[in-house]
Amino acid sequence: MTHPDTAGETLTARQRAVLDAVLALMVERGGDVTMTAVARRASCSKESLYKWFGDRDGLLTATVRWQASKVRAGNYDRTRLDALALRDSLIRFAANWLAVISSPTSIALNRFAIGETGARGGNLGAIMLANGRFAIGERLKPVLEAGREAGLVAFDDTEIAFRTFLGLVGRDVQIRLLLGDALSLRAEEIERDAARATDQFLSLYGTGRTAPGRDKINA
Amino acid sequence: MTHPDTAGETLTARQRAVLDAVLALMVERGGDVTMTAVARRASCSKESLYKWFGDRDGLLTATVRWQASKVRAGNYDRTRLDALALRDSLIRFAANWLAVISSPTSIALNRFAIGETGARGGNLGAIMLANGRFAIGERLKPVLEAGREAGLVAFDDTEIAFRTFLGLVGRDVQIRLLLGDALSLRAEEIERDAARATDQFLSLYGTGRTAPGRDKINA
DNA sequence: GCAGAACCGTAACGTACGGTACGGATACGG
DNA sequence: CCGTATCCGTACCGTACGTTACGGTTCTGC
Repeated sequence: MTHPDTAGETLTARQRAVLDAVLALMVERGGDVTMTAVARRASCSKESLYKWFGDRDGLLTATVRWQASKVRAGNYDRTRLDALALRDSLIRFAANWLAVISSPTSIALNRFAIGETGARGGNLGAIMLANGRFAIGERLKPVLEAGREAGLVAFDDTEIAFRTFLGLVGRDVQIRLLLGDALSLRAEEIERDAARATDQFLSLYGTGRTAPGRDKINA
Repeated sequence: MTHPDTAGETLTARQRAVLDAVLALMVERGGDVTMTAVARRASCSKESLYKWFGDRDGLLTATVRWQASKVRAGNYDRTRLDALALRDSLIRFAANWLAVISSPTSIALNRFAIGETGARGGNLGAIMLANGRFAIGERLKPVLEAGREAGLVAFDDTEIAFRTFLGLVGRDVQIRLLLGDALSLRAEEIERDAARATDQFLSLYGTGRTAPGRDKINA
């Protein structure tokens, strides 16, 4: 039984602090998030947790929503779209996304949602998808389509082109991190991977002068 | 405390049947795998479970190893490597891998390993990585390198080329399935995606006549 | 046929945790 | 200063599950 409205955006500062405590516990102690531990960590009583969030499921759902509301980055503007601006937008998007999915918070939250999806028919996975994978699609696809209208890239299906870009950027990073691989992405590696993936994407879908030389897509 | 040796390959038929029961439970009931449920499903006593596998962790580890030992598919031969044979090997590899990662057993097992990686410092994730991601790397990379020696593809770093191929094939499929997205991959879609990803890869890394036309990489 | 081992089914135990109840403390309106 | 509301800390309850123990049954070697 989920609490009626608490998962939305009307959260007091105290409640937001509680959700941050849940996130911290997820990161440092894994899925071992018990109500007692949350109460102790947030210095609040269990009674308050139940009053504010209904039950454990409501607390976790609110936590996922809370984190999702914090990640919303700005849109990528589509004005002055020449080849360089498109490439820059794609690189910035890719670097930002790589930074997000390799952050400890994202890893812990995805692990939690996946484990809960397996254990019960929970909706945490759907929330993660809606605020992660699908939300970024709605933000990037307009950029791709603007690029197509400007004659810089060519594709029939925006969704397919977007998924190809996601694959080139993410590769096997996420699954390896989720399974505990010590794959450390430093800022400079993220920047390099973002540029490589973008140039590979433009090599596949770009028209004429947007496609980079072969040397830029290898390493 | 893990049992000394039971996780290896010296398993009786009875024990293998028990592990298959665990797999079946994981698939149909998610991570809700309790010792009582396993005992009932496998028609054995809990005492036997503890004698054979030590404790719950040993049982789960043995299950992961058991499934891994069943997935080993044949190698892709590197003889008679012309452009068509290389493309065919890559497509067959990609289709097989897509079929594996979208199978209910793989999804359930990865969910379980990821959840356990989050909850404790368990080694299930490492086992999955060693038998999944890294094992297929060791099987496909020789094919890529043979293609390079035959002058069909060009790259500096085999690992980077391999990861690019993985990204083009898998895209966001695995994370979406793990999070519960109802992304159904029928055999014909798998075949089409495998061909598309292979042609995209050859377009990026191929030399001369191996690179397909633009129309083959779009949709 | 028999002793002993292996095993099944089930009962029992201890613990961990979700959820609830309650006493005491603090803040606030009147 | 008093009544009320909110909240903290903690004790408590019921249940689920990992683990152990035990009686009864089947299998195996001699």
